Amino acid sequence: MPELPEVEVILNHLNGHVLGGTIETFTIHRSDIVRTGHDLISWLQGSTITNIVRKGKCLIFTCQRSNQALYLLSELGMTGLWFFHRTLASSPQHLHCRIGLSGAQAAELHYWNPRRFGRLWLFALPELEAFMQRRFGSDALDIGEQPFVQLIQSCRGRLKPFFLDQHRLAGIGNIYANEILFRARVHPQAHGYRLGAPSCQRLYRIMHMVLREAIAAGGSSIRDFRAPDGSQGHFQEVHQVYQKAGLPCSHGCPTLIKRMQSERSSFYCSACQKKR
DNA sequence: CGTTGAACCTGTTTGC
DNA sequence: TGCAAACAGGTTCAAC
Repeated sequence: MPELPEVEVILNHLNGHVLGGTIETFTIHRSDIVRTGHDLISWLQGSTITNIVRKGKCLIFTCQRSNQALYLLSELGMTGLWFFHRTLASSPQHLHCRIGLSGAQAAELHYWNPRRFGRLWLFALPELEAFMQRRFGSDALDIGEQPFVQLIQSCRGRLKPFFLDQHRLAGIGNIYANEILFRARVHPQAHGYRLGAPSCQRLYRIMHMVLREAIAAGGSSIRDFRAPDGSQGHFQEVHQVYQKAGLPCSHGCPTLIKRMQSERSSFYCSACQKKR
């Protein structure tokens, strides 16, 4: 679910409402929602959230107490969200964690996740760094044009799986991979190493444009994405291919958008998107 | 190395 | 109407 733009939208809300707050209580309603660091929960209570960052689709809270810090990492998976009030969640039985706060605009923060593909992790710095290094490549918004071009040209497989692989480029998921490839007019099964530098640069510019526009629109509320205050995103209103199978291609050609079952449902225009 | 499919979960939509 | 199958924003692992 939440891909880079949605997580960035969540981050913006958290920065305005929980940054600087002190964790008074940290309550887990389902113990398996915390993957590692159960023994750190008591330390966390009384610590202050001094920084929140996004890396790929993850959020990392720095929790500080005197001059020591621990890190709370949230993975949202397909259906995870953070809410400022429990009443904003559509199903109360899937509220798995509650953080009671003081000294911040929000008095509480709830982790909601029906399918539980995402988890929470509590780390000291070395474990956090090892985790990040093991799991993530460069963030899709941070990477520069030259490193991106090199990454694409070193990709021997198809571009769709490349964009979904967080180890190579972190943040893009199925919605944005489809939208970026369509707008760049590159076929999901095109091979990265066969693209010339101009195509790679175009892909880079379009990737950043799509991600920035999606963030500005509040993300894509396809199913149940909501920001922490319950507000919806609007980028789904300008999706051009995702879930548009059978509809005319929006580039103005007479072709209908196709859907390919493999590689997590690829939506594309067989006329506009070329394999090379 | 790249690709495919299954597994982990619950809820909603689709089709017979 | 009712039930079963298919499908959904993600990630990991095994097998080929």
